[in-house]
Amino acid sequence: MASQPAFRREDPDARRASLIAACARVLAREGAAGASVRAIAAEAGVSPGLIGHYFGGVDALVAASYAAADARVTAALDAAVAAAGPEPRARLDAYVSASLLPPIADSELLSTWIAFWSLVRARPDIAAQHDEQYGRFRQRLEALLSDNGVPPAVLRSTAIAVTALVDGLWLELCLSPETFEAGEAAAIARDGLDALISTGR
Amino acid sequence: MASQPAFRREDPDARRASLIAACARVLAREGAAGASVRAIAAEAGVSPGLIGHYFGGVDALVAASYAAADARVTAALDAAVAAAGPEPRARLDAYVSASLLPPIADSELLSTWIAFWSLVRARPDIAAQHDEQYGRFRQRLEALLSDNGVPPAVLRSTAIAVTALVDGLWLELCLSPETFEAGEAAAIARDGLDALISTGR
DNA sequence: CGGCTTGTTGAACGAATGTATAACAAGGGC
DNA sequence: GCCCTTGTTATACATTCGTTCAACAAGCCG
Repeated sequence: MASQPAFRREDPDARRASLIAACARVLAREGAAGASVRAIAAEAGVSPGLIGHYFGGVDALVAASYAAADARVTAALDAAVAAAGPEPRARLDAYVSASLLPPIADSELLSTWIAFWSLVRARPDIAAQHDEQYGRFRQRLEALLSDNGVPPAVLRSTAIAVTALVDGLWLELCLSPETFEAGEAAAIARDGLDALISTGR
Repeated sequence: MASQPAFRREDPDARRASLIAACARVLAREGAAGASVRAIAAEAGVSPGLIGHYFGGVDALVAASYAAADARVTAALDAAVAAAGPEPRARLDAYVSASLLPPIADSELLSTWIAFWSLVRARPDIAAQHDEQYGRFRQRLEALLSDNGVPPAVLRSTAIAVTALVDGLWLELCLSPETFEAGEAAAIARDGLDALISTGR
């Protein structure tokens, strides 16, 4: 009886994605403290050495998990905007509302975010990654705001304010889902957006 | 020649406070990953066993550090409000502005916050502590908003929105102080507050 | 001044960590 | 069908971790 293969040779990119997914699962289940090389490798059904092979360390793997999660968030937001049709205000509303609904307002996603944040202060390269991704998020929002008639003079500050509002709601919603439900958060965000963009008139 | 005492016997509360301060310093310098029992004890100039003696574990010490930091924040906010005089709008402005100025908008403070957040998901008791402190923060804001004529029907949602705005600005300001300066953040918060509380009219 | 309480130490323990490396085997190329 | 590349494993190693505990001494009380 032929013994089944001891392991499978995976495509490097697929393997990387698998490790990133396992890292996110461990972070969600045990928090940043439990995200050791061994725990993630076990979660992925893989030898501990592989993480060092592909990423060199847990920090880089967490950063990659954050980047992957950010890409998924961006894709979800773009899809929501695209589904909203051509009307500028509907597109902006969709962008903001989608940020506070699944799969973005996901308590497990927060674990990845927090693990990443905990690296920002000590690691300049990770701080740079954060700044870049935050900048892209705000830039996308600035375009949507501009389409809604927000004048260029207050475009930056309005985008910062709306981003802060959405981020603050998202954070609290993920930290304690019992405090208020997703629908209420989305409603508050919509009303808040209403108020913030009508200031310049 | 009399050898100087090997150690000093401290008042339990003073010792606890000293350990909490050392914990905050280590968190600020090395992040949540470097906050080990030994590192904190060395920072406090104390034997590792003392942390177990007083707190039982690092988690409880982090939670105590968070509670202590929250108490300092609350005191600073109350002082800012008291210094603003009797005018309701001035008091509200002071409350919001102070949240985005030193010593509250402190990059080192964020380290304690993040370390605490990273425990919320895995530990129900710490989640409860978070909910309670967040609730007190919002309740204080609701009182100030009520004094400014915000009708009871939208008091809760307005407080949530303003809290989210301030939290989001505070978080981003601490995460990357280079992105925008504290003065700009305070100005955005003031304008945003303006917009959010004039919605109900 | 002597005894007693207890805050504090320092070392010791096993468990868990990250990293490095030699051996292995899967799967494609010749 | 064999070889060769390299993805993968498993082990070994030195650290570092949290916890425990017996011994110590600082300072109060009588």
